Amino acid sequence: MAGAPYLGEMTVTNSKLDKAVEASLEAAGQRYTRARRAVVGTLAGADGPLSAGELHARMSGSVPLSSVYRTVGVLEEVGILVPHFGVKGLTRYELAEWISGHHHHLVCVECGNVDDVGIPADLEATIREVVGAIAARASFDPVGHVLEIEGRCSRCS
Amino acid sequence: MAGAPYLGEMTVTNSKLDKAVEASLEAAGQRYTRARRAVVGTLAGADGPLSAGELHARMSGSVPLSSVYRTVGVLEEVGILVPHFGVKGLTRYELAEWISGHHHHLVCVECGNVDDVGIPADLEATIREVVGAIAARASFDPVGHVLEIEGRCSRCS
DNA sequence: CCATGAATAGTAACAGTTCTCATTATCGTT
DNA sequence: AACGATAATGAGAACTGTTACTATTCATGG
Repeated sequence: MAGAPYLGEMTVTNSKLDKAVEASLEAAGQRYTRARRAVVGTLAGADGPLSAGELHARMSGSVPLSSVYRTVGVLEEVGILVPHFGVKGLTRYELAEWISGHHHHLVCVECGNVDDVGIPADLEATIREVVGAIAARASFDPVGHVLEIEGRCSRCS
Repeated sequence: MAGAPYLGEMTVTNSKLDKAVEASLEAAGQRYTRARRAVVGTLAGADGPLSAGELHARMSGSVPLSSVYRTVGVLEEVGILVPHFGVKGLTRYELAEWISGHHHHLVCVECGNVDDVGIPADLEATIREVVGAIAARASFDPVGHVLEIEGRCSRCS
């Protein structure tokens, strides 16, 4: 779980990840199969969102591409994965925040890579306040927020 | 310009929009043609980012789809448009912030619509502080930020 | 008004994603 | 443990948003 650094707010530990996922799938009448375990495990070991193609590659082709697509689809429906739409129409997935912990993204404008970053509770509280204030003005009922920081990563600057 | 409500920070007024765009194109040795005027005008009148297909439709097919793609491409290169990557691999474009003013997005999780929202300077300053603090911890050199508020819009709640 | 080069329109090619369906694996029952 | 019912998989075809190509049209400078 390289997910979010700086956190004490990790919601589900790695050893319990399987249990949590299995429970979610079971609640939806779905099975926790080999392909699904592989996808979840790969995402748990990643340090940012991955696309279907990237997942396929990281699993060295052990799960066919079409199955990866189907798998991320059901995992998303069940609430285990969350899609993240990136450059050039690439859809990347990552573990939902109730599993991986709430975090934000550092998007490198040079190399396009996306890294997760967890932030301290006080900064997070500030963001939540701002989001609430904005939403209230727009008669918008907020359920979440995404903060992406664009810039140059340490490798590119 | 339905772009960003609540702002006093509008950078370029509607009447001067053409001048600004023309100058940018000229500086890059590009012409401000009919198709390009149509795309800029349509985006200026929109209340959120539009995809190539949506632009094509809003201009009632007066500009062929392939031309829309080419046009948004050059307008992006010249710095007039900014891409916004959304659901299902759709790339939507909107006027760059130096033209439309800095703003954020209200993303409706029900209908998928994206609306622009401008925010007061004090809230914006708060966000910038938070972004700076996060980036500093991650040795990341920030050049911008995107805050998306997810929730239910007034029509869907 | 003509010549030169840019911009366009239409079509073909592409890549990521979704769909289809025959095959295989899984679970509950006997 | 074997069976039957049902879900999940694998391989490829099909679909959709996007890009590339090329002949034609348009705009600008001489």
